[in-house]
Amino acid sequence: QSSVMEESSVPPIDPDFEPQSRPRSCTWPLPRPEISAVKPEGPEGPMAPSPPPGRRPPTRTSRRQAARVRAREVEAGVVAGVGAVGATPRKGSSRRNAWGNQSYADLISQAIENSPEKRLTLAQIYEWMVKTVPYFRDKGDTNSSAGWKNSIRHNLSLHNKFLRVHNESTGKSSWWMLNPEGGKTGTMDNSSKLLKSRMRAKQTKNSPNSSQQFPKWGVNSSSPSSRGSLEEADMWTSFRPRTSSNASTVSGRLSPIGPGQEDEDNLGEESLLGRYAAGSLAPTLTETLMEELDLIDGLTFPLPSASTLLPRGSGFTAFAGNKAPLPQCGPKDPPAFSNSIFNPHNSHVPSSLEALLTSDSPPPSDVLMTQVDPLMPGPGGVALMALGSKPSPLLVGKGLEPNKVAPMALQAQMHPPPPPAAAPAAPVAPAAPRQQQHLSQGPAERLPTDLDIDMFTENLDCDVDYIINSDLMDGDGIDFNFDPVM
DNA sequence: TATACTAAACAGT
DNA sequence: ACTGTTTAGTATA
Repeated sequence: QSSVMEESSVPPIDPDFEPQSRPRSCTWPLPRPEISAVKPEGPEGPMAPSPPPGRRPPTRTSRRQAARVRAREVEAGVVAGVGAVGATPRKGSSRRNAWGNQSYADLISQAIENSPEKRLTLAQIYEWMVKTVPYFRDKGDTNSSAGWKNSIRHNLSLHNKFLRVHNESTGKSSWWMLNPEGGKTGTMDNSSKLLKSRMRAKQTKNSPNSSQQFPKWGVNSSSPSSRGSLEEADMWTSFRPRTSSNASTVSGRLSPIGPGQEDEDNLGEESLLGRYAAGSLAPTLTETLMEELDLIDGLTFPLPSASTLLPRGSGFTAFAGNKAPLPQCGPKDPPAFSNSIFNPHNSHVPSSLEALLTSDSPPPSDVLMTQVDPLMPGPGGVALMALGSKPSPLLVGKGLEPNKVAPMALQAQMHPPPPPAAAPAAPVAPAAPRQQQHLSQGPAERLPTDLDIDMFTENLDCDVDYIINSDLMDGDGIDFNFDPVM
């Protein structure tokens, strides 16, 4: 049950609150003067459920229009004199909607912001509406709620500002969060839609199943609600690229949709979005990487959510506020993403990471950083090199706790050459019995992520050896600079 | 024209 | 039945 709401002990909303004017740093429960001055109009408010007989009645317009008119009338009558002051009276001084000037999106945002964890399930949002917004108070029952609930769902899906995060702990509906990036344009542009649908197509292909494939990325487990600090484990996200912002959009392919996604989409999007790194990899390698990418997709997300959950002040939000493409855009946006992380010019990153790492929500960071590596720019070879050397210092330098922070990839990197004994030639987990990904259960592709990376480095070793033994011996001035991390 | 509300078709759980 | 995603018609600023 939506315990979140109860615990939030957030006072009911001010029907007149004005989201638009709300400073980013402000917390939702804005001071609300007179709350119920707005008497919820009768059940037959603006949204009066007019007789909905047929499916798509010839003229639904008239109906709706009528309702809308009624709404305005009601508003005028009921609200007049009250909320007028509320906030940004759109135009006249009457409310735009029966409940005030807020749009559904505003209300939803407010609901989410108000929640302790900055995330709510659909049902919780409904609940919040009914509890908080006078107008909906008496519209909680199934009969009278169909309309506005439909609108809520519609808004959640439509706006970029809302992110859907898979919620495995409850096994129920997804979490809805606010897009740290703000959702810029608000609604999806064409490209976003395209990606989105593509992702959906993908999503339906492989059931996003698999519990705890991602060892908890504890989202600031201060949450009193549902997930204690224990169940966060099975949390993974499925982002939809609703951002329509430049890079984000493109990159925006957020939805990891769980393990074992097809690469098809990746490739497709790639061509669609334009080239990037992987394109230069050898076919086979590309495929492998692409699968990794899919996993990464799922892993990169936590960041944004973490940022959302972190105190506004924490440097982390810099990510959101900053132009830097959000992690959520992640996977599909390796270049940009990588840059935002490693680019020395991006002053936000270090502090952000620091903030993140020192916060309660570590997992995201490790995942983020390590997993991203393979996506590093450039030709496969270079990228691999990077994987083997560069990132490590960074990670280690940050004082990450292997056990806690880097369950997967990081570990793989920190214990590079798994004892031969432990790592047979076959794709068998090298050591720690970590949760393994159920990639596309395909016989050939069920490689655990970490293992993949292990193998990656192994392969790398081989290559190096080979190079040293052959090419290098030819003395052509090849310059290898490996960081002495190991 | 951009936003927003409403309705509804559909698909997946 | 509930969730989510889309499409479409309409209204309003």
